[in-house]
Amino acid sequence: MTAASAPVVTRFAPSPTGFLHIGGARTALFNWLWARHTGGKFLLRIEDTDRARSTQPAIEAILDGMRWLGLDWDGDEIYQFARASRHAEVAFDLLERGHAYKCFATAEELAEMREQQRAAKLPMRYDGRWRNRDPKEAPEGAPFVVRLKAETEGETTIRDLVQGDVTVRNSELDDMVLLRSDGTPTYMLAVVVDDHDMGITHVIRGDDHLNNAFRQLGIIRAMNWPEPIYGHVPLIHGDDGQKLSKRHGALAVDAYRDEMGILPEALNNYLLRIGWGHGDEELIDRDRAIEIFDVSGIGRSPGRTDRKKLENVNGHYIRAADDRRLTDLTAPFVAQKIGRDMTATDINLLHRSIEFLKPRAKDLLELAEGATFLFRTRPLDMEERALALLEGQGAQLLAAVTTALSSVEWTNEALDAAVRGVAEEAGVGLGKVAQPLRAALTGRTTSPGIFDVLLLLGREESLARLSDQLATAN
RNA sequence: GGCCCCAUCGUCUAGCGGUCUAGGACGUCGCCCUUUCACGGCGAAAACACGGGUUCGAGUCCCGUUGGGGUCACCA
Repeated sequence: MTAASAPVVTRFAPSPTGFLHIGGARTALFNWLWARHTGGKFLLRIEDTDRARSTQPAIEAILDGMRWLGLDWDGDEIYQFARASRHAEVAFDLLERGHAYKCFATAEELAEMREQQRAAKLPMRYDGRWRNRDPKEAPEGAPFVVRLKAETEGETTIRDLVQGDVTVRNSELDDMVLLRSDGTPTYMLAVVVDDHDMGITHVIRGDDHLNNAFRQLGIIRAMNWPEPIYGHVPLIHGDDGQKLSKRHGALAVDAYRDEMGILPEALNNYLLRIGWGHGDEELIDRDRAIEIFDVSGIGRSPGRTDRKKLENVNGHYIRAADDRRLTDLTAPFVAQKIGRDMTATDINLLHRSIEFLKPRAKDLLELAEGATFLFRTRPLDMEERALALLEGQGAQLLAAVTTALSSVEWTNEALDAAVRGVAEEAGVGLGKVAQPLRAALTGRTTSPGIFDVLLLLGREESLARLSDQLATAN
């Protein structure tokens, strides 16, 4: 059976040397979508063969990020390091069958070789000095690496789902290391063996791996294994046009969640739309994405991150989100802002206010910020601009509206009638009354509709806040 | 530097030879709605990098130039 007709099996294979960043998340998303679209499987493999740089916190951050984004993988995640003996087995098999050889060149020797190549402006490649040499020429017990005896003639073409046909002359490729001198496998060997053993049919990854694909194909062919279908997707670049890296700031997926208040569905939608489009569709939820996603539709030029676009998309998903869920997600942010824990009563109030708050927020932090006035203790800290609204006529109108409100039933209709009545009597527009009222009630110049605020706060608290301001005004 | 990839509004993109006086979205700027801020609605400015071909006809195909990116480890 050829790979093309077999059920699709994709994988995401991050190395736990750092946190899950949005570039990786996007690659994972593409793999996940393709598997779900085709009804295949999506596997997760942790490439932890670099023992020095791999860390447990990084592994947890990756798993956590994947779960948050809802990119569920089939079966248990696979740890590459645990398979080292299998990798070595393949290396020795290659060695036995003459597709690989032992290289006794020392690190210093190779560094010197590269130095000379650089000086002579030659391409820097391993020169094959042990390729045809008898291992017996090496000093007794000398350490060695195992190198692939790569094809030197002809060329290799990759039929890439994203990049199209890409051809490279085999003379451009050198004999890469398969097994290090300490017997551990290199990445090149490990990916190929694992992808094969895991039955991966589609290797969808960043295009920084495109060049590797040619060399990996060398191993695959030497082993006579079926070739996977490749899809090398362009990386996301920062605003400077360069490959994303630490210095580009907020990149870790958990920062989007914890520090920016982004919803996972928003991040997914946003990430999907970088480098991929489907007509004029912009808001594409998970189900729709699974329905219409196609790897071959991914563009070949790198995209850039756009904070404003993300915020816009996030705003859409916040408005669409369930109030209960939003309440739970926002509560911690509110607690942080007001400097105390949220009580059950607070949570309840927050829940009731969400529907009025959410059209005004593009992220959870804004949502929380918009809610803080509900939980501040009296007397309120007043914003300068709010204070300004309480001067002169504002103070008079506030006094009038306070009087009117104190004798009225606390319902939307009655409140509305009372406030409008004050405006009418004073011969001013509703805004003239509503603004000082808002300022006194919230300490701010912006808030949800004034009647909603009155209702949310309740009669007692509202009146108390009003008299606080009347007192200071005098 | 060698090799590879890329090139439509500021950004993400639609466009797969004629329907393009190039469409959508974000952002920007107006206007409307309006008790503030948002939301929503309407409208505007804004792009086919350049030069050659091929063709009756090119944003769409080919070549080159320029620009950008990726990659060249006993890292992944």
